[in-house]
Amino acid sequence: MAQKPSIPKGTRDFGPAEMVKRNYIFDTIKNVFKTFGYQPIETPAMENLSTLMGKYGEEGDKLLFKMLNSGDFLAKADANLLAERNSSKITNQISEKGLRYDLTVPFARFVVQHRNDIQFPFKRYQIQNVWRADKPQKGRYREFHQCDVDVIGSNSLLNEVELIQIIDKVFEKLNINVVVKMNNRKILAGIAETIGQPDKIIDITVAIDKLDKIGLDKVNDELLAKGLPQEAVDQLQPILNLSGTNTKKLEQIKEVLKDSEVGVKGVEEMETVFDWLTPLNVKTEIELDLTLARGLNYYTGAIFEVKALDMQIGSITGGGRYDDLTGVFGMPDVSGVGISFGADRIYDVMEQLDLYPKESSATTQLLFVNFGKMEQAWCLPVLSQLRDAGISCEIYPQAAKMKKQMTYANARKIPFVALVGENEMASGQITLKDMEKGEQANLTVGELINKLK
RNA sequence: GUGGAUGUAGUUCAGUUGGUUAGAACGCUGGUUUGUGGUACCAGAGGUCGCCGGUUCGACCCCGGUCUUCCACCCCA
Repeated sequence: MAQKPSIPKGTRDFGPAEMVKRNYIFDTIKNVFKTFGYQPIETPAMENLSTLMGKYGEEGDKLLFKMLNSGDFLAKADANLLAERNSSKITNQISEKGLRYDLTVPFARFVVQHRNDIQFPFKRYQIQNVWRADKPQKGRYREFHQCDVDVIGSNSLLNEVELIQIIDKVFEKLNINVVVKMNNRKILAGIAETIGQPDKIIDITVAIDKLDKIGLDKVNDELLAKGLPQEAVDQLQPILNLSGTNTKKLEQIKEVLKDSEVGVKGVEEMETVFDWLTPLNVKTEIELDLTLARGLNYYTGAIFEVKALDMQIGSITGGGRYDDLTGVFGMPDVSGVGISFGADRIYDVMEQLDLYPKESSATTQLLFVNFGKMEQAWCLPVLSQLRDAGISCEIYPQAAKMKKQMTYANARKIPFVALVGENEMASGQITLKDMEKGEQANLTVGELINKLK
């Protein structure tokens, strides 16, 4: 019995029409990366779980796709743990590999492993797919592509500025209206410190991250529920109510955080970034958003998030600075900063907003109708000549009915069809039909090449 | 992971208070036109009504489970 074919939840096939659009996105992003001097690398789809685990927080660990060990994996597992049926405890005994969750952690691993071959600061880009065992929704897939750019081995804030320029350039080219939201983990740490709750930084950031979604009252409720004392929540209020320009906000927050060393450092970093950015004529709106937190555990400085202005979807790009990601792999004190463009969400935005440039999705410019063996033999050398001239062309592989061949050309959106039968072979003049206009002309091979080139 | 919805031809959707042959449009195939597509006309193919089980004389319809897709939460690209 034939089974109905299907693919796993949250994964997708891409047909030719989709690939044309996806490649357009990848190429655009890649070209921008190159103009800023970044170099490509690739890493394996699977990593050792020890590389991946613990880097993304508790939530992240749960979302890792883990691969069963090869062979008789149960034989090596602890019998008592098996009897307990405790999945989380047994996991590391039966699985030691997993699919990568992002490109940043594998990159850190790559840097440590190849440190002797790398010229620092190392600017690399990496465009590959990643996997998350998330529950799929619109704009959320289990397999998706990230386009990462990172600089590692430099703590200059110029890198942050450069990343913003890259964001600006990419979305300008893709014609998507976006806002870049920025914050700094040091400011968040300073806030937690200032209100006397440095240990609660995670709870605080997670709660205030929801400010624009659930409102001030509910954020306060959540903070209290997480065990923050009322007075700490009260102290937080002026921070949550900040408004005005980025400069204004920074001035105010600087005053509030003046007793916190990290806090002041964070504010100064942001001031520098905005300062350097000012003369650069970046068109994208940059907004200091003190409620931006981002979950990934490894961020320590600036954090970025890019939202599309004309469509409701999660962030389409995100990233930040990580001061010690390589430290866990035995290479301390190497700071990096990077961002990741979410190609699949960018695709969704462009699809919904119909932002693709009007370019022909045809892969073939010219189709030769196949009239039979003789005509076919006559055409093949012509096809070779055309291809040498850089014209993409094909001949219908069998002498099917003319209608069928024309229908094929039409469906493939092939703009020109060449007809070569008895008359054409005798005269050496090929009948060329313009499929859009419906006009026909008789041309020599030379004329044909000139017309289509 | 929690909660809610969804699933009928290739596609978008009708439909049946549970009753025998399940419909439309578009698409597809063939013909009108064996050297001319996108228009028109004619004909035709295509569905075990997501899957498994239960209730029933009888289930596409009711019930349970399961999977898919979608929505909210969570988190994030």
